[in-house]
Amino acid sequence: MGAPKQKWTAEEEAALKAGVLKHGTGKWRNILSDPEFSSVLRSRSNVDLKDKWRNINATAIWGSRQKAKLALKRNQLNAKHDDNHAAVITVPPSEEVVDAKSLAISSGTPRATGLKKPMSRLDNILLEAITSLKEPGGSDRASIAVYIEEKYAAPPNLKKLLATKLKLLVANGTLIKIKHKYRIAPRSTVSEARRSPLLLLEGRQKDSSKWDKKGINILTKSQVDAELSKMRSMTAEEAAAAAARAVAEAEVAIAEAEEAAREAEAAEAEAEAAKIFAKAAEKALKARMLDTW
DNA sequence: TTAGGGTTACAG
DNA sequence: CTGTAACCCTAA
Repeated sequence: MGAPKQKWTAEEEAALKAGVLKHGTGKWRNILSDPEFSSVLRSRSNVDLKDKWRNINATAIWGSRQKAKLALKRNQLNAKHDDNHAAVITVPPSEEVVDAKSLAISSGTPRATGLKKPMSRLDNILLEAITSLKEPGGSDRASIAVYIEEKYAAPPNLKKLLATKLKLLVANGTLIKIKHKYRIAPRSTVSEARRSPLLLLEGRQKDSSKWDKKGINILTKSQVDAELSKMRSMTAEEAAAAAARAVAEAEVAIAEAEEAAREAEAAEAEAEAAKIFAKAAEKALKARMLDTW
């Protein structure tokens, strides 16, 4: 592991993660302009931020860039040298390249837009299950699982997959969760869809994944305070909207991270930052409510 | 200004 | 010597 010149501190790294989480991937000028982030990242340029973010995502995955690139170079060199005796090599490197690329895409830029809807196969099956079951108050996980198991070939990890998917769909407002039961979200009421992530966040305190392995929480505390102070200067409506939006985004990020955790542990950092920010948002929202109401 | 390729400095 | 992280250069 590495050797630095001007090594990034945990503070700077945390600030970068929080900045990307809030402003989106690639808004480095914006992140740097943010009053609170700029204090920590004062000595870093936008290019530095970009490079650091690249390094974080790259090394978190399968040694992405240089390895893939070096692999390619090696392949080409080998091919040039060996071209007569073909069939020997050239197999493993292509796999490496493909892996790196797909993973890079999966954890690349989609954070900025906030709402994205690929609507995978499982999503459709899930919605079909709920609608077909027609249970009055919605269906719980077990019923949905049973329905899917009976009607489709059930993968062994269906349960876990289902839980993740449900959480994701609730987070982005497709589903509404009420008392362990899931129902299709009515398109008319936006407020309910916006409230559900908050409720979900309230009820979720298990959190099996890793807590701070590094000094992330230490420095992010300052980030939390910063967000809090920033939100106090907002109006109640602004704070509530910002908090709800932040929590929803964080919820999606967390769900995505958990979903991706099986194959790549890359999104962990984002999930960590998302959790921090969600906490800050929730805290700010509550504080605001207590102050004003 | 940003995304990438490329280079340099340093740890293992 | 090799791999990695910070740094540099340049096209879009």
